[in-house]
Amino acid sequence: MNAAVDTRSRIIDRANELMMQRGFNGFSYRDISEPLGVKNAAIHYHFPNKIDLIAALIQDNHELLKKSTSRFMENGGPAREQLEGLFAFTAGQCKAGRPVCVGGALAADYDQLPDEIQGANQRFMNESAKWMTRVLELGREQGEFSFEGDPASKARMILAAIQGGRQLYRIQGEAYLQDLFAQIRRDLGIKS
Amino acid sequence: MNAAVDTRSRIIDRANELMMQRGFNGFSYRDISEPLGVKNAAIHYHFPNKIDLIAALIQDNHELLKKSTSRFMENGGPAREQLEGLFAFTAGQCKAGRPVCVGGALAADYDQLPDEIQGANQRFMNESAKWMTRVLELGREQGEFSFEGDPASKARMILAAIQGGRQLYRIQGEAYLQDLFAQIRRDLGIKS
DNA sequence: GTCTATACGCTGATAGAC
DNA sequence: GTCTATCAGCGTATAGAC
Repeated sequence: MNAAVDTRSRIIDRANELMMQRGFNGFSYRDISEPLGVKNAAIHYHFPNKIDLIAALIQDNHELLKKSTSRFMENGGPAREQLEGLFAFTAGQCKAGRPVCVGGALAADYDQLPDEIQGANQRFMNESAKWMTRVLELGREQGEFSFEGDPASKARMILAAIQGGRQLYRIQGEAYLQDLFAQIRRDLGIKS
Repeated sequence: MNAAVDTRSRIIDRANELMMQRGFNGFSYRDISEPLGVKNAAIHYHFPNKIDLIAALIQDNHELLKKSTSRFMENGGPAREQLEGLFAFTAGQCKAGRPVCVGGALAADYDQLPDEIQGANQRFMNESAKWMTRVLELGREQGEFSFEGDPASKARMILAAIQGGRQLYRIQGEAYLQDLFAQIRRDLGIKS
């Protein structure tokens, strides 16, 4: 069973990477099985079809997000630190060859996907927005951030920019991303 | 020859639509030929392979952008009006079933594409950024906009947000997009 | 310019042995 | 759990008739 669990998670990892690099239609079972040294059938054993694989992958991402934000949600650390954490995470993902996030990678194929996946994706987005909103509220209360308008609205704006930034990273490169982060800081009244 | 020109441009139009909806790997020749009432071979006649088709499509987009911004570049109309024009254009594209722009649609497949296409795409992006920067500079000079930092940096931020917004439109819907525009206005010190 | 006919690799998927 | 063997279907692309 140990070997199986390992294979399963390695499949998800590789699929995750491919998904973010190329999108739903941009990779095949071969792209997963070959580098892992297993056969296509092994993938089908763990995930009957491609949709199942993607669903598991989203679930995985969702849990990662939950885990990495729960500490803050509970303890309420410094907002600035949280924001920088998101920037670092994003830059790290890009450099690791994951220039788009799950939502972005799925966006192009969104209406071809079954309802369950659309729903999971939506929940993922909503939770991200909720988290970001909370960070902004806290930052404002603590006097770390200053900005115009509703925190929720501002949160969506920042997430959209990061979403776009991740996409443009591949075309424009690392400097573009850092410049984007700098501008977000400036828009939040952070002196750097 | 008239019929040919017509078929050619109809192919580009349809391909453009599909490209933005589903990305490079998300559509096939059949998706183009069938609704147009022609055969796959007709497409191959006008564009020897898929890359040629995409190249033509980017060229087309590039020229559309040039045409729609040149008036402003020359005459220098009100910046606010230009910004609203971009918002309206974006919303219109989304509603017409084109939730992502060429660059975004290509982003997922970017490093699989030949250099010529990567280059064309890059030029497209750069020209957009140049235009947006010009709008912001003018708006600031005219006292219509107020914001922190370098206009070029702010321009990239706004374009990234719109890029992300177009992508998220499909998941979040029209209201999300309008909310994003409102926040951009707010960040530019526009009272509405 | 557009068609018919055809090639052929790759894709996701299944059945059954081990 | 993972393998081998095999499948039908779709994908892009080409050749040659009209």
